[in-house]
Amino acid sequence: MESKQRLIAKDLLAKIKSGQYRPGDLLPGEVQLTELYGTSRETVRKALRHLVDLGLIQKVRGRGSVVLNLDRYKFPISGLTSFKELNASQGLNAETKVLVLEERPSPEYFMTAELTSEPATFIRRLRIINGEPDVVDEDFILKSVVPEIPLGEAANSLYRYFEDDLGLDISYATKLVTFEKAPQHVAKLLQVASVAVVRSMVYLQDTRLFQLTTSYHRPDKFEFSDFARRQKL
Amino acid sequence: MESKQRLIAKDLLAKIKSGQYRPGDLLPGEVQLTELYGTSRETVRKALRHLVDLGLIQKVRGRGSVVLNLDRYKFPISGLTSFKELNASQGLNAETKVLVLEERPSPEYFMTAELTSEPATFIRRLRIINGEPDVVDEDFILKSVVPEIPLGEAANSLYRYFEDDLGLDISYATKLVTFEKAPQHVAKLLQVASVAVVRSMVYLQDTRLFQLTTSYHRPDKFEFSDFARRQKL
DNA sequence: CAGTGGTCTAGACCACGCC
DNA sequence: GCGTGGTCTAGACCACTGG
Repeated sequence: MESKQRLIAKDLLAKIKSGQYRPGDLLPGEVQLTELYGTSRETVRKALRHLVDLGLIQKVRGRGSVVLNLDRYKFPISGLTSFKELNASQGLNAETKVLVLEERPSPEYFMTAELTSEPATFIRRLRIINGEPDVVDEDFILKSVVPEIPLGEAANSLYRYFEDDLGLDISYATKLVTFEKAPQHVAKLLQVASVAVVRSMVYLQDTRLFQLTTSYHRPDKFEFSDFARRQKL
Repeated sequence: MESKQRLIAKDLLAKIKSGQYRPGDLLPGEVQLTELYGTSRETVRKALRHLVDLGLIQKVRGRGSVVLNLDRYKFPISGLTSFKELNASQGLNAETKVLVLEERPSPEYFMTAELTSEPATFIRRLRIINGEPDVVDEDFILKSVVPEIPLGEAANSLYRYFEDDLGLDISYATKLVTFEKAPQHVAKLLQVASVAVVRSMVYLQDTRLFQLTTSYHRPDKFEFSDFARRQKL
């Protein structure tokens, strides 16, 4: 069951993507959208709220909802998108090699105060883009959430597997970007001495931690983009 | 005039910060909050929405609103916070040196398609943390928005000046993090060959672009942290 | 001034988690 | 079953922008 607010948001998104509404344009007013979709105004507003969250529009009092520039973002808006999705949206010629897939307890160094090591599936993957090794991903998927991972899925998009096949509701993540000397095995794979490192902790909708990732990137190819709204309270 | 939803959000935020509600705890139910604050439920929900946006709570259907871990973030949640605010929240011993403050057109390389060079105030500042030069900030503040910047304010927090004194409504930004060879003058100031670079475009609530920043960081000290929610539509 | 978005209300029904 | 959050409604008044 899709909610009305989601349907409206999707429809507007499609119209923005198709160029029916272009950057700088104003969307129809909220009252007008109300008539267009046959819903109450609060429902329309919730739909628009989704687009605001996506960084697609900006609401201006007394003027309207302004469509923002899309093409600024080569990379995903706030990086919770998976590697496969990235390729699709960027049209890169990419390949994934699974180097390791085994049972291994999650590392201590990832853990904060109350978290301790837990049984997990460890996956090391090499991402090859346009024929060049660019990224090494090391994932720990907690067994308490996903007991088993088929090898075939690891070569594909893990997120697709988790969400579509297992019905997991991946909800939020914390990320930390740093620049470090490459560990030996990474240095060998990527042929560089230093790497950009992205460490993530990914959580489900019910607040369960389920994935710990360390992602090593060739620094000369690395880009991390972010869309941020100023939080005032 | 503070809206009810903002007051409620602030109050809950204070209670979370003070430890009255701790990570893992559930906030009172929405109906209960309704009675507590004497408002309708939708208003309570809007307040909670703000806390969700901040990454402070996670709502779980059938269970309640769970308070999330705060202390994961040494750096601000989604980096639209200014340097001075950072210090305050992290208790660092920091100092700012204004190296340059002059009129200078905004650079071309920052511009996308329809944007061209515009008159701006250029500010170069050196950030010294615990006695060590760590960051070089280069800002272009568009004159169309802020015609003049007092030298004294540049040494302070520009954001405080813009928001409190000028009443500007800073709303959102796009950021791009990369690792690069340091430009000569930066290499000299920070005494390193490579730097972490954060480029930002900052916009006002009415969608006017007003600030372009390039921020060079010592790579060994650099950390960029992000809280991201998975965007499903 | 008319039109825009921002806030708020007092209901209602539904979907889900937990006991 | 009960309590939770998710969705939705049909009004209302306010604050701001624009011409």
